[in-house]
Amino acid sequence: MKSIVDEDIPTKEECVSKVSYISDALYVLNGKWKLPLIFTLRENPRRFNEMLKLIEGITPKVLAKELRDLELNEFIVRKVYPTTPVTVIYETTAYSDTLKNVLHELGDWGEQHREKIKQSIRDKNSISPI
Amino acid sequence: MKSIVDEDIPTKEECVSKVSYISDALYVLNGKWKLPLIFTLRENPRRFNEMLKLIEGITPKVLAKELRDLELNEFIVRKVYPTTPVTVIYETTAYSDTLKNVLHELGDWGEQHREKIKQSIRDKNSISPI
DNA sequence: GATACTAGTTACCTAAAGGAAAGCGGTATC
DNA sequence: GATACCGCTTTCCTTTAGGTAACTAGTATC
Repeated sequence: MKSIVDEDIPTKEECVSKVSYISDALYVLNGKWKLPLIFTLRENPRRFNEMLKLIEGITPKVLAKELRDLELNEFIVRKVYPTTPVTVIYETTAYSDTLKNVLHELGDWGEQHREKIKQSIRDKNSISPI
Repeated sequence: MKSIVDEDIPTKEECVSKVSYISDALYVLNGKWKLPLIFTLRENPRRFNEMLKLIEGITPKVLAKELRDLELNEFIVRKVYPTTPVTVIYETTAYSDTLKNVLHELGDWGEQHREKIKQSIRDKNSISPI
């Protein structure tokens, strides 16, 4: 009694579990900074003060907390080099590489979204009030 | 003086702008509920109380606020049918379809992440304290 | 008149996110 | 001794997210 079409339509249970996978992902990746930090460190391992300058708007307190969280969740490692003054380099783990596609899709979407917003601002302005 | 390798390495400016695209995306998609709601409504348009039951843990206040935000950002439309009692159906717009890949990648990642967490709990338990 | 269904709203509260500004311990340099 | 750099921490504060519980208006049914 099962048609071919039925096979392609996810069951209610499948949808609910897919939603919970998305929720699981959001639970560890939540907030304003985690994905931008992972993206940045995947490009290049960085020192603390280097990131403070590079990541627009982040403060030392917030950066320290986010890096701690990311280390706990095994997205990054903290490497201390006994130079003077001490050098601490943060770099991503192999587990961060599993986020490659997510980061890529999110970046692409953000780019086109910014274009859409810009366009809608232009549209608003062209309807000039008399 | 530019080598072939240089061409493949994104410039610092390119990275900074990609980071800001990701931040732009997070700005509209932030929080615990927006992506799960978009995913759910993309599967099937739903009524308010229907979603209250379907989306685990959401309360009417939070649901109403999230739906308002999503409507403002043109991810969903709110359709009112003059039945008795009134029926309000929320459905996604074509713009939500642009999130298809993001949702897919995030769902996949969340699924394997849950597996990883489960595994690490199993690993912890197998190191049994005497 | 009581109850139930619709789609929410209202008031109150807690916890977490996030920001501003200053400070700290260590070392090195002027 | 003063200043500077590094990698943070501390304190204080505001904002936002999110949750609890009760309640509302409109209509219909028992």
